[in-house]
Amino acid sequence: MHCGHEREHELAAKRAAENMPSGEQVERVAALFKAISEPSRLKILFALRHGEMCVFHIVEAVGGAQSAVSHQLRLLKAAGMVKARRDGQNIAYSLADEHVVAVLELACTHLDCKL
Amino acid sequence: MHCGHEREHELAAKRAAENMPSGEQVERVAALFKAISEPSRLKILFALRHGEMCVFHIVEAVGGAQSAVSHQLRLLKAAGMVKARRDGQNIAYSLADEHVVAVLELACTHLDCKL
DNA sequence: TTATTATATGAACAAGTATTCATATATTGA
DNA sequence: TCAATATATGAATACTTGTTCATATAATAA
Repeated sequence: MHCGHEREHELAAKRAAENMPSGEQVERVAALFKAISEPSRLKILFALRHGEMCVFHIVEAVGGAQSAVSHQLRLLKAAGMVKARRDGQNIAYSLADEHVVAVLELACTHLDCKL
Repeated sequence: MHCGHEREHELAAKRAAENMPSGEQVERVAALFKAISEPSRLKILFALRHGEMCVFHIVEAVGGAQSAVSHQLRLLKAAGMVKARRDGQNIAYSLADEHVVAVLELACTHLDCKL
């Protein structure tokens, strides 16, 4: 017997194994969080809370090289966190939907810090 | 003039720069998401939704080597996602608080998949 | 068309991270 | 105390990822 809580833990383990999301689903969730787990990308999201911006202004708001910001925007877009819209010479980025803000706020609540 | 939406974007950029969280705060949020951005760690969290479990049963629920699971548990604990409680020979892990489940559910909603 | 501006992208390198293996610590039972 | 079991941890390796540099694409202005 591996532990004193044989019954409850084993039951939980059984339920957990049965209800474990598929590998593909787990990876999709992981990819989503990975997209928002890097400081430079997070800064971009924090910035976009204040409204749509083109790359030039994002660079201005978050600092760093244009190339780096562009790469990060590509990843954020691939992860479905931001959407892009061409506007003449510029490309305007904005948050994909309200979930993005919600998850950021939830994280800040968890950390007990105000956004 | 870098873009046709000079006024709005510049205003947004200004507000964004002014309200940008400190580097330390951004890194704390990033660290939190990083903790839950790896499939193996996510599986552990998904498993623990079904109740407290000792390491043995977590290994049973998520698969993989005991050593690997133990390392992941250490990271999850350091990130404040799970808490540990010694119980005799075993150590029982459980989710740190309700925010953990909330953020997982929010992610699944965003991805339009049921948990 | 050519020059200029805005943005994207490929390749290379550096930094970070997950896993494995071997071993250490801690608790319990004999 | 000694053996057995549960869990943790250090080191090494392999893999992933962020940034930079140079360059490419796309739109506009001249």
